[in-house]
Order: sequence, then C-alpha cells, then structure tokens
Amino acid sequence: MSPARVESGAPTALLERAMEILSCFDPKHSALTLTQIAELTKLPMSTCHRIVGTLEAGGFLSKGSDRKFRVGTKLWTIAQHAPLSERLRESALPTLARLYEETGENVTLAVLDRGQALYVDRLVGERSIPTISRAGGHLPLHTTGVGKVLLAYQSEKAIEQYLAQPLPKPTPQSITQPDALRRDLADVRKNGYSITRQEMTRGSGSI
Amino acid sequence: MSPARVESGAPTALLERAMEILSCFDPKHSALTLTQIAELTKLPMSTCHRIVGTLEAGGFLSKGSDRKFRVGTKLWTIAQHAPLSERLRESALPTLARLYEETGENVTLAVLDRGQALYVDRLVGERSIPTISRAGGHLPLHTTGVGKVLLAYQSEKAIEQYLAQPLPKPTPQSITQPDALRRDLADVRKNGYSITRQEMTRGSGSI
DNA sequence: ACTAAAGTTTCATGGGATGGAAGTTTCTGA
DNA sequence: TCAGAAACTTCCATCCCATGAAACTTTAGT
Repeated sequence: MSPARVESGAPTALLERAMEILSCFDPKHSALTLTQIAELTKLPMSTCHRIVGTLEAGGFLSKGSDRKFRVGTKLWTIAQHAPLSERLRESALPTLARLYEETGENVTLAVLDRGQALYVDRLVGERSIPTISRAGGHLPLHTTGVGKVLLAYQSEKAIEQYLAQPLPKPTPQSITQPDALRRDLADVRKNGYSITRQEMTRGSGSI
Repeated sequence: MSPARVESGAPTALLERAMEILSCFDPKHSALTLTQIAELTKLPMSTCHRIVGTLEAGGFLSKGSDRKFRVGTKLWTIAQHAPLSERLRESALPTLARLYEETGENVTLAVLDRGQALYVDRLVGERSIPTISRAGGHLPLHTTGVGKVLLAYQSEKAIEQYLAQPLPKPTPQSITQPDALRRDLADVRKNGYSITRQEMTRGSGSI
C-alpha cells in the first residue's frame, strides 16, 4: 500500500471505487475518456483501467468509437426497475400528460431525495422557456416550486433542520431568510400548490 | 478459495458479484430481501450481506422498512445520463407524444441492444389493451412490430446471422420460418413500417 | 413464550487487487 | 511523412482486503 493511500482518506474498497467511477457521469459529463475518469477520481491509470474494463464487460459502461465511455444499457435497464421509474412513471405520467396538454407549460415531477429535489421527469412545452432542470438532476428545495411543495409537507422538525443550514442563493430573487420561507411554506400548505415568480409548477409528492 | 468456488464457474471478482447482485433486479423482482438475493446469486449470505451493504451505503440500493432492497436513487440518477435517456427521450418523446395523441393507441420506442429489442419508453393508451412490453424490457426481434423494423434495417449479414439461430415461438401465430420472416422484412423495408396481427406499432430506430 | 428463519458480526487465511513501470497504440503538428 | 507526445494497455511482485464458516442477534410466526 502506497503512503499516499494511507494518508488520504481515499476509499480503499474496490466497490466504492467502482461506484465513484460511475458517479462521474453527471449532466456535465455524459461521455468520458479513461484519462478523464482517472483525473476525476484521482485513481491510478492502471487501476482505473481495470475497473472500467470490468464495468464495460458487465454492460454497465460502454465504450464508443470515439474512445469515450458512456453509461451502458445494462445499468439503464436495471434503473428502470427502481421504485422511481416503476411507480411514479406508470401511475403519474398520464396525470402529468393531461396537465401538460391543458396548460401547454412545462410540467415537472420531483421527489425528495436526501434533502434535495430530485427531478424524476418533465415535459417541456414547445412554447415555453427552457429551464435548467432535467431528469435525474438535483436542485435545492427552497428555490423551486416543486421543492417548496415537497418541503412544505415534511415534518415540523425536518423543516427546521433544513432551514437551520446555510441556504444557497443562486439568484437575487431567491428567498433565503428562514422567516420568509416559513411564511411561503404556510401558503403552500393552504393552497395546495406553489407559485414562484417565473413559472408555475406543480409537484406531486409521495411518501 | 473454497473447493466449491473453484469447481463452479462462478465469478471470483468482487465487482462482478456486485454487478450480478444488481442484475437481480428485473421486472419480476423489483424488491428483494437479502436472502432472496443470496439465493438468486448463489452467494454465501455473509458475502452477500457485505456487498449489498456497500451498495446501499453508496446509494445504489436502498433498504425499505419491509427489509426489502430496491434500486437506489443514485443508480437511477446515473442512468439518466445514459445516451439512451439523454438523446432519445429529449428528442424523440415529442414525436411519440404526437403519434399517441393522433392515434390513441400504444406507442413504443425501442432500440437494438445485443440482438434483442430493448424498450426505451412507451405511452399506454387508456383505451388500448395492455401489452407485456415495459420500459427496460428485452424482447425478441422477430415477434414484435418494432423488433421487425429494427431487424429489417440491419446489414444483410446481421440478418442472416439472426435467422440462423433457433427462434423462440411464444405464440402459435409467431413467424419462425426464416423464409417467411425474410419476406416479412422485405415488406417492412418497402413500407417503412410493420404490421402484426394484433396491433400496430411504429419504432424509430437510430444508429 | 417458544421456535425457526432472517439478518448481522467475527476472524484467520490466502487469493485477488494494487500501481509503478514498461510496452503499445493513437493523436498531433511540422 | 514522420517524430514526439499523449493516451491507452499489459505486466508482475507485493501485500491488503475480501472471503465464508460459524457464532450470535433480531425478527416473524404459532
């Protein structure tokens, strides 16, 4: 074991490294070369090469003719059996579709995941302004319509815990004062939906 | 290494075992207990427990209150960045939606994956008969409308190779004679779409 | 309460993972 | 076209960590 490994708190387990490699694939990196992966994970090239090779053999990654790796069909297939896909999509999509047809606006569906809003799906209106949200993306709870709905129906304790941490402020209009947010959330509970300055979205939250 | 491990052709690598565990989650098994996973993979309980624990810690699996494991949000998130999701969904969905609105019938979107039709998405008509296809599912090429379209536009060599293998015959109406299929495929190429006895589906295949 | 089944922890052992280095292929620019 | 560099792949001696049987704890069923 090299000194560097011992000093750093780097994961020593093979599996964690593999998961770290897979996690490199995010909205900004949908295709990566081996070298890029090695840089992002700070793993030695040879180690990285071996793990990536195994993942490719298993269909979890696939190498394109451009020598770049992408998420493989096997991984995608497995993900289709996640509760997210199974339950929400099959049951909620028709409802969303109707909403979309009636309004012509963007419709987003999100769930609560580790203190952030995880976008499950969205229908983009052709006449609407494109938004930054995309399927599989995480965004803070207090700056989005769906996020506020999800937050509003959490337990009192969970809300306070969320408000206690420092809240990012991506735009000048973002509400970051705890008091103002509390008032906002009360409105959401009363109305059953949330209105933000720029667009209206409705989120269906489940347990 | 135990004698049993050496005798069987079981995967010895940790990573392969982990992928095998994840692969247990299919349409018939969207929620599994630890014991079930151990049975399916034929791994020792303790080994299985450790790997599953690591996968859960990484968010690749999640344990419900019913002690059953399901595919985690992390894995789902990564899968959203697969070329399948990125490209097809965003660009092809609007087209599918229009088709669906006009016909009111089921619309399925599939791609070629390892000699089978992989269903990427489908819109289920409320008035239509439910079908067995579901997102993430694999079905043979010669018994489905989309499958035949995909097969028809493969290279001559690939088609012959496909016809050379034994073709499953799930229903009495299935066409399994190579000659009959060849004629069928020629029709598809001429018409640009495929008609089967029970339903009409159109598949958009890409490179 | 009792019992069986499911899940969890422990630990000595050796086999598979490790990563530096050398070798090979692919890209780049003159 | 051809060096030279960068990206990728293979090799292999060393040793860490995965292994799985067994013991233990928790949960579900009667």
